[in-house]
Amino acid sequence: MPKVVDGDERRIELANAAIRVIARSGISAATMREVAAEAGWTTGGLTHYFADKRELLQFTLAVSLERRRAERPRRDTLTPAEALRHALIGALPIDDESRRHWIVTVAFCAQATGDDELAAVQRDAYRDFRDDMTRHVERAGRASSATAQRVAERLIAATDGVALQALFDPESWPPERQLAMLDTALAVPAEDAVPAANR
Amino acid sequence: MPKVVDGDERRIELANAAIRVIARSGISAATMREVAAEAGWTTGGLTHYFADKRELLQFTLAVSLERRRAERPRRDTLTPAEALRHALIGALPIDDESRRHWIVTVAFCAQATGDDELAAVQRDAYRDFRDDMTRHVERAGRASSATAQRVAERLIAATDGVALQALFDPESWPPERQLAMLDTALAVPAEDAVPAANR
Amino acid sequence: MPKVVDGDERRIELANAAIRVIARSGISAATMREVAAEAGWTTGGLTHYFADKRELLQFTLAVSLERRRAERPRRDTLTPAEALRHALIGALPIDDESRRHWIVTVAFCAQATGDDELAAVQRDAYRDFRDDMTRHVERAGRASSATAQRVAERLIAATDGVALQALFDPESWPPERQLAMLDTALAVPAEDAVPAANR
Amino acid sequence: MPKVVDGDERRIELANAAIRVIARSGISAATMREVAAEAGWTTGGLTHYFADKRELLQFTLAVSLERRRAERPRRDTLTPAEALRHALIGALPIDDESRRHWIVTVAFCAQATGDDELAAVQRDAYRDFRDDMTRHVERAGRASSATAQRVAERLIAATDGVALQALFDPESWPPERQLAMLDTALAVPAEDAVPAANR
DNA sequence: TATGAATGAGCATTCATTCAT
DNA sequence: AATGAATGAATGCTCATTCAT
Repeated sequence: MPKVVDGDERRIELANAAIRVIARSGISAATMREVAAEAGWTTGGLTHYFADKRELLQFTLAVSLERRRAERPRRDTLTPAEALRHALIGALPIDDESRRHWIVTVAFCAQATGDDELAAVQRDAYRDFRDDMTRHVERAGRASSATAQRVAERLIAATDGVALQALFDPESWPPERQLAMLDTALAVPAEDAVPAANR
Repeated sequence: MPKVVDGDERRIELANAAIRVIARSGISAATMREVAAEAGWTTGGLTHYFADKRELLQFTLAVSLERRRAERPRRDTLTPAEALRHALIGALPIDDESRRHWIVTVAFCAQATGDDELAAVQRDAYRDFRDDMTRHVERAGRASSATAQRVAERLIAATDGVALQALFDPESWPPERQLAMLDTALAVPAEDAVPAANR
Repeated sequence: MPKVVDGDERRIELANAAIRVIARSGISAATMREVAAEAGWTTGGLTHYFADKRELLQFTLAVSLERRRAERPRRDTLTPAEALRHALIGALPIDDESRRHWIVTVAFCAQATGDDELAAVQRDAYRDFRDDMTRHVERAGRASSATAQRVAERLIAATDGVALQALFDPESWPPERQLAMLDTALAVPAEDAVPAANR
Repeated sequence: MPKVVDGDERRIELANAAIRVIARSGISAATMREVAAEAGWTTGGLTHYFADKRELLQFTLAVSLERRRAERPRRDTLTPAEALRHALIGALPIDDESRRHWIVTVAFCAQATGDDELAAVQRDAYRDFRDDMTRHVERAGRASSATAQRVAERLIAATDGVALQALFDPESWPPERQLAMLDTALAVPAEDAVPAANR
């Protein structure tokens, strides 16, 4: 009997190694050699789990995105308003884990230029995230179902915009400031409530 | 930031070729060969103007950033409110030029992971942009000098956040929607805004 | 030449898989993986029957040659002239089986360049074939024992020469043309042939 | 001014290196590294002249075939009968050069299994050779134009068949024996002259 | 100044082989 | 006996870089 290996587990293990390399040195440093070494493997070993580099990168992106999605159930026990805020906080680079996620996201966003398949995966993940946020907005009673998506998009924009600034200039954007900005965005009365004159 | 002086013209020409290549096929496709070919040159020719590839990329980033800065004087003839809005519009990927700028910006943001010098250039450019926006916010009377920077950051976040979503999902974000979101952000009254009558 | 004994059956099974792969895609495609897959095995399994790839190839050549030899007993019931003709026909690529044999033979002839052991096996097989043909020539009364080998070599040349042309240009050499050429070669009276009346 | 290099000359130089490697160690040994080393080059240098390995091999085959064709003009000054014999001698592995050509030919014949383009080139070269031989047969008055091709094919077969045996068993086939066999083949009266009863 | 030939390190990938199970 | 995971040395190829011209 050969050693029984859980293929998916190894794939995830390797994808995590790739994520660490990308977060540390950029996606151009994520060579097969480097990823294998990071995982404590030899190059040839990767081919058991990934046909080629593109497959490794694609799976790595999928793992990175899935890890974000996995946070969602944790919001089930929160109040709608708390859940909304928690979901937005998850999109801010306020700790190593979320910071790494953002670096990886930007890396793949850059990589997607000229790789339609990668771009499609990212677009779908964005839409899924947007729809989830829309749900939270609705549940929190911040907007009617008619305008919930627009409100969600506005909150995503406020959050992603802060995240991007924090990526460019981490020193200026300690976690507290990011959270403060998030709360400012949440403090803005829901669109539906804004007087018609101001729209 | 590079100054356009005699002799630098060739460097700018090459940097523009690099920008086109990056926007078209990603930064990994921006090889010396490809950039030289895009510019109608031979590889060897590059070495007269750039010591190595890093220098080419660094200069390319500088040119890309400078091109944005060059738009600022055009705002001098506008009213403060118009100037503010124009500055923010400039940060939205609503046409080929600004779209290309965003792709290049994200590409360099990814490249900056593991390249501190590149990261520093981007951070400084961000701060310069933020300060310029702060000035516009102040002039437009949207905030006191004490809170202007925070308001500027909020507007930048709203804009960059929309831009990022538009990059991930261009189909969902035609120019009109982006502009609508920008105007929504501008419609939100700043906490300590100067009364509308004074605007 | 391998003897088919119990336990060798697996080796022959694998060699036949190798023959199919070589005939289909060339000897460079005959990797351990590919041969194992063709036989419905796993790579590791090969090592129980072949120490390494060279051994597999060497055995494959032996099997290929042995399969030709195995046709000889079928000629025992024929008249000497028929047996001679049958032996020569066996060397023409006129059906899938013989065509495959030629492709494999040429593949190993190419492989033998730089592999003396392989070359020796092929040389011995050639000599064995030549001697068998010489016997047929003698029995058919086409030459005295003194000149039989030379006649056999001439007939082998005529046949192999047609076979090679048929390999280069199958369209120009349908089975009928090959057989016609063979019969032309057989129609040439040997210098010292026994009179036709005695055949 | 860069060093002016005759591209075709270099390509031929490299193809000759490839021919030497193939003749010495087989086509599987004709790696880019090995061919480059044989030519006294580095690997990267090959890419200036050949897009990839297939192009190198294809060009190498073309050079090998062309070298044979280049011998034809030398037959212009010979009598038709001498020219015919000379053309056939050219197809026998009686010296290092022609021996090398045969090894390379067989190598490419093996390589052509699974490479239709290579196979097509070889088929065309064969047809060209056959047509040239047909012309020689006609001029030598050995057959009417109606049967010349068949006679040429018979002579090619006799020659190639000897060549193949000489490749399998060089010791048994010194140049003298090969030439003797060729003359035996030429001694056979032309097909047109063979009595109808023997056909 | 400008060329493009030439270099050689590095890349993704393939492969024969080994070995714990 | 048989598996297939794992190895690491090739391989074809790309690339930044150098340099004679």
